[in-house]
Amino acid sequence: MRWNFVSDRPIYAQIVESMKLFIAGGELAPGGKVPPVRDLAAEAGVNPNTMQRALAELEREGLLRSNRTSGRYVTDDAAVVEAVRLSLAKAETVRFLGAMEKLGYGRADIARLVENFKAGDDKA
Amino acid sequence: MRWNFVSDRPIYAQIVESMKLFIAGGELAPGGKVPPVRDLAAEAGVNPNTMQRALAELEREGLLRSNRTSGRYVTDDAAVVEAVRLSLAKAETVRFLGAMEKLGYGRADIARLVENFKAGDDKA
Amino acid sequence: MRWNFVSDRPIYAQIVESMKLFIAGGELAPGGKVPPVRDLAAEAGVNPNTMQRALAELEREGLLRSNRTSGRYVTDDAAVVEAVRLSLAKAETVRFLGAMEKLGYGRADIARLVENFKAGDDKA
Amino acid sequence: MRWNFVSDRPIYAQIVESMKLFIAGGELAPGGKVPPVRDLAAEAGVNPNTMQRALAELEREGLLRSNRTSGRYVTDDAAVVEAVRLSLAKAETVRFLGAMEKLGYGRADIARLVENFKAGDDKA
DNA sequence: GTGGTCTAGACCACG
DNA sequence: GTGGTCTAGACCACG
Repeated sequence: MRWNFVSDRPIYAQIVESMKLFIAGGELAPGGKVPPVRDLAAEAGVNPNTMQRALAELEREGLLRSNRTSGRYVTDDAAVVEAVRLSLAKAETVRFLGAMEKLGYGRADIARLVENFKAGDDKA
Repeated sequence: MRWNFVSDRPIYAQIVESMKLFIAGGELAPGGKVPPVRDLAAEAGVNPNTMQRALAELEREGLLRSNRTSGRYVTDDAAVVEAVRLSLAKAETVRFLGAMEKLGYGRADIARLVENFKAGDDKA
Repeated sequence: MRWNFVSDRPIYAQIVESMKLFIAGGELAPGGKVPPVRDLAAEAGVNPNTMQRALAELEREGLLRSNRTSGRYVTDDAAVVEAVRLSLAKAETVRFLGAMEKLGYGRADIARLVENFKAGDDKA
Repeated sequence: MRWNFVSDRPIYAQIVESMKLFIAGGELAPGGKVPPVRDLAAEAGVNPNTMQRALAELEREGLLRSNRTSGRYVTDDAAVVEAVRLSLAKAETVRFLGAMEKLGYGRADIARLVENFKAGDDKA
């Protein structure tokens, strides 16, 4: 799991967003064990409390469960995971199309651009 | 100009972002006059100080100029505007493709999805 | 507002419960201003973060709103307040009757007991 | 014996409370044998250590006795059991009346409500 | 060891 | 001034 934070949004909110991508994308498998809070915090370079807050939010949303002593687990409800996947994909698409259209790109332009976007370009 | 703010990012940062889209997309024409701070603030529903701070940031980045006497103007340097346009488009595309790929969508899937995305879908 | 905490439940959870009673009972009027976090924390004798956490939870549940700079307010949606009032009353009644019946009291006994319970007894 | 635990209080404290209700309500008869710790733990779905801790607390309070050889027994001192029964009933009543009065219910309202509360209502 | 709570204290955005 | 975030560090329940 890779963590990249921007400075103008709360870190815990960015963690929530990233974790949703990890779960919806299957990088954290349904029913699978989530690393301990302290480990995740160290990996992400944040305070354990901050990580804890993000995970608590994900629990509230039903994406994680915690067993007080044995650790945290990804929900094993595939329908929930799939719903999140679709919802994230839709949100990303709406956002992207909205911005691109404001910038003067039409649907066909965008589709072409997307298809031809080189992996190497991903770094800027 | 439409303003939609989320609560988890500084408002001035969101204004900067929106204004860049307005300028790069031509909604604020190169060399054109920018409405007075007070008007923009009223329109966006924010404190004039907050709007002022955002405009100052845009000046620092060379997208706006201010004339002590006659107000603020969008830069008339078309190259600057175009550079911003391309940079925003690229940033949006990188972000979008990165997220979608994490969610399991391939390039072809995405291109198809983009082309067929109905305007009506934008609201859910 | 009086604050009495027991040691075997999280303080923030007890604050949430108390605040619900204050709001549902009208001690905090609908639409009314909530004292600043720091004041409430001092009054309750807890850390501001703990009070903040409780208030955030009440916001999530729609009982409070916060205006970043002007403070926090009780919801002015009377229906929400009334729903909470009824829900709390029902929960308390279910809990009470369940315990009393386990202790061997019948409905009529309980009703009599409730009606004759002296205010002075409230202190033990 | 039915066990229902909430997650925001220590389990051992909830066991102590439940056992008191069982004893005061006669579900565990005075002088009667208490099932082995392992059985109780299995029934309640908790770790034997946790159950053990709760039972030790009840011994300290004089509600249980243990015989090294023959196991644990409920106290056969009827006065002790009766005192607990009255104390629990009073505590529940004080709590209930306090909450209901905060919610705007008068004594007569409450008595009526208690008498007419249908068993079926217990589930919502 | 693991999740969870709490405090003390610093700092930020906005007005 | 007001809400909000974050860190460092301590302590607790349960296993």
